Amino acid sequence: MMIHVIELAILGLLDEAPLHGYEIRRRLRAQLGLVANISFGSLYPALARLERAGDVEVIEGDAPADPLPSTGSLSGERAASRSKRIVNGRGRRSRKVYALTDQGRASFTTLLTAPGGTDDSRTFGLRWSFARHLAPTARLALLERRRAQLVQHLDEAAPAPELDTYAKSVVQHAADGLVRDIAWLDELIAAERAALNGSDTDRPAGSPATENAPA
Amino acid sequence: MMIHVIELAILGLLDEAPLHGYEIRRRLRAQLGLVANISFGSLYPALARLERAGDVEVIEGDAPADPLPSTGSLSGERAASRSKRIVNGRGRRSRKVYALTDQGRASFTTLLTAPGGTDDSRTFGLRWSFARHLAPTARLALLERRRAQLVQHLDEAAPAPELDTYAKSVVQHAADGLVRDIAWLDELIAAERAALNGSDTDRPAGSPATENAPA
DNA sequence: GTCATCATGTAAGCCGTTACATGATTGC
DNA sequence: GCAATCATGTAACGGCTTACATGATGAC
Repeated sequence: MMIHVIELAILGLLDEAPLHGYEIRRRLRAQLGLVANISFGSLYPALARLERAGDVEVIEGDAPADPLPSTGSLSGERAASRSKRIVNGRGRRSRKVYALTDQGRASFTTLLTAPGGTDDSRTFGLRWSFARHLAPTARLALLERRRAQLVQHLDEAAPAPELDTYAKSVVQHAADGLVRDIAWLDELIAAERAALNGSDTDRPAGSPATENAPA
Repeated sequence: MMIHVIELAILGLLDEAPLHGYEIRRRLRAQLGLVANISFGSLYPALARLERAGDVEVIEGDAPADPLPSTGSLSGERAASRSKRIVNGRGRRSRKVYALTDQGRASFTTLLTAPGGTDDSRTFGLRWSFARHLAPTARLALLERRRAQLVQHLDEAAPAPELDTYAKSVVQHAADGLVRDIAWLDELIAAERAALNGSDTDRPAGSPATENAPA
């Protein structure tokens, strides 16, 4: 049930196309480098967890060196497997290509919407990156939840009593950052609301599921 | 040798006045709430570590049940210490007031200047909060080190290829944040340089250790 | 007499990292 | 043959949080 930012990222990427671990990391770094940056030590165990949980499955990966080579001619098999591999255009080491299962797609949506405990900036950033998978109302709910958090965070910061110049500058800068984040969220909220209203009058006819209310 | 953000914070606070654990946390939350926010589960073990290392010492706290009560009349001492406590105006539970040792003061300066591995935003924020304890050149070095890091971080972020609106907005916002942080550092650097130049002509005479070059 | 607050501490656990171990393939 | 890159995984540890255990004291 844990939130596991990593798993959210993995499911999100796999929702577009099946990928192997190495490539998942590559894309995360290339595309969301400023938002999410994970290491192999987290990635592979996470993939294993997701597979055990039934959220993803291995759909490809050219025979990973049979652990039980029946009887004889070990070196023969070895030689054969080494001579030619070329599986996916280029033959690297046997790679395990993972794909989302139907359950995984469901889990992803759940994770994305879920009230899931800690809603820190990393989690939010990742969630918002995948916001296109959410219903418009769910998007708005997410934004407003985050906004409320930041506002509270800002309120809790006392106006700094007797700090020296240096400490004050740090606190002030942090506060400015919060204000800026809130302003950003306000923009996003406005845009989402506009889109919602626009589609109310403008929309052709095809929106089957309007999802539940944003509280 | 570990960096231990917490220990830096503790040493920094104790450098101003001796305090007990509870109060250390209270001040950190009140003053640097946006920068540092630690829990008791981290604080007390950290204090214990620092005491073992000889960086801090207990200077007050009404007889915490002598581990070696010489010989007799144990219950007598106990009763005496329980009957009336009132130590610091208000008598709460026996509190252990910690103070920096000379070694602790040295450790603090080391931690503050040290190239110490991870220089994330939290560490930097805390260091800068205590920047008044640094020599002007060390302050400049700290700022420029941090700036270089942020610039590198920003460079590593590719201009985002084929992301959708939502993902792009997150990445862009993160990048904007970086740019803003760099601009902030630039202000601080300018201010420090101005102060340095000013004091070059203006300074009385008393700066014994000019520290090493900022490279 | 019991509740809130002040005060100190321990234990368990989470989430992530670095470092290590292994191995295939390509290019020099 | 050797290094670099691609690829997967394990082990150890680090830092921090939550939850728990304990206890004093003042206020109601």
